[in-house]
Amino acid sequence: MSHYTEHAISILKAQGYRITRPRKLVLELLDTAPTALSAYEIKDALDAAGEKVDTVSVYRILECFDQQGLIHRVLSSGKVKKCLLDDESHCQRQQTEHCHHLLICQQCQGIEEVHCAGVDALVQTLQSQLSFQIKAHHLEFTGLCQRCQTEESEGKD
Amino acid sequence: MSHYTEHAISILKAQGYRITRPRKLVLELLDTAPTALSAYEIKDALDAAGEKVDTVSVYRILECFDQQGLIHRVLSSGKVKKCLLDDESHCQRQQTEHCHHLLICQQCQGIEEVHCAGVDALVQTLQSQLSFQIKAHHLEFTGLCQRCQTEESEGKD
DNA sequence: TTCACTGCAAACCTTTTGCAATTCT
DNA sequence: AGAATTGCAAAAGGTTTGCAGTGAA
Repeated sequence: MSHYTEHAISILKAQGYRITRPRKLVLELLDTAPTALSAYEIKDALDAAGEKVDTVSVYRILECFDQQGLIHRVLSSGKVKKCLLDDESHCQRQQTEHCHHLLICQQCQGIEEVHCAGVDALVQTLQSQLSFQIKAHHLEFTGLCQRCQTEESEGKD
Repeated sequence: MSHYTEHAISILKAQGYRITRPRKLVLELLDTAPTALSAYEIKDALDAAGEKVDTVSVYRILECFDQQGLIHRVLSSGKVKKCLLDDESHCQRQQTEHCHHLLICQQCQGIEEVHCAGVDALVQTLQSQLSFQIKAHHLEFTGLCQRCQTEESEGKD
């Protein structure tokens, strides 16, 4: 069992959630998914793997995972991706603000998570200039991942 | 007719679009709307004003406006808001990147647009550290607008 | 007059709700 | 055993598609 799945399970247990078969299946799928997935895509992927999980359950499971900070929700698509769980800082981040800086490849839909240091300073500066009280921010970059850049410059077919 | 509506119409005309009654109605509604609106909300608002416009048409109109950079799409809700049309820079912005920094009040759902200077520098710095090629970014802040802050500290009912 | 655009009907996809059956602990 | 969770059925909500009719240029 991967670190992600293992850690997610320990968080769920600590919060009093039950570790059910569908929850484990979704965790394992999210762990290996290279891109973000919608509830439907998760259902289909599990079906394809011969595992029957109802779509409604997927929705409810994702809601639970979201609340526990185990997944990201990509704003631009509504799909979800596993959140890199950083043992020490996970709980604090969850309380103040979830890590929300995503690189989304417009070609292959792959998603990388970045911890972009300057953002906090930027938010503070901006906050000092505004009467609006900032509580959270969401930052998403779209563009081309390394692989798709090289493919674009090579394969002109 | 407001500056926004006027300017939007001139852009549409320049692109060869027809200035129809439904398009004008949607423009005028967006111009005065204090918050972002969904296609359904636009339809309902027009109905309430005694103007019949089909929901399907609203969808198609918004798609057109979006392509022409006349509106913002709020990622976190999918709703749309008029984009401040800045005469000189509108065309360039549209080509490179649309202004996408929004302050969203979680209480009243009001939306303000900010031109947050530091972001461009931040993006450049980030770009220099990544192999990912950034083409656009979306930045949304959630929190409390000035009005809702004071209401929260006063009215404890 | 002509073609873009709208309105209507219907289909489609996504998400939510209620309740009985299941299954973790 | 007991409560949380799932699966099923059904409804509700949002968005898209095709086509005939309308109206802006």
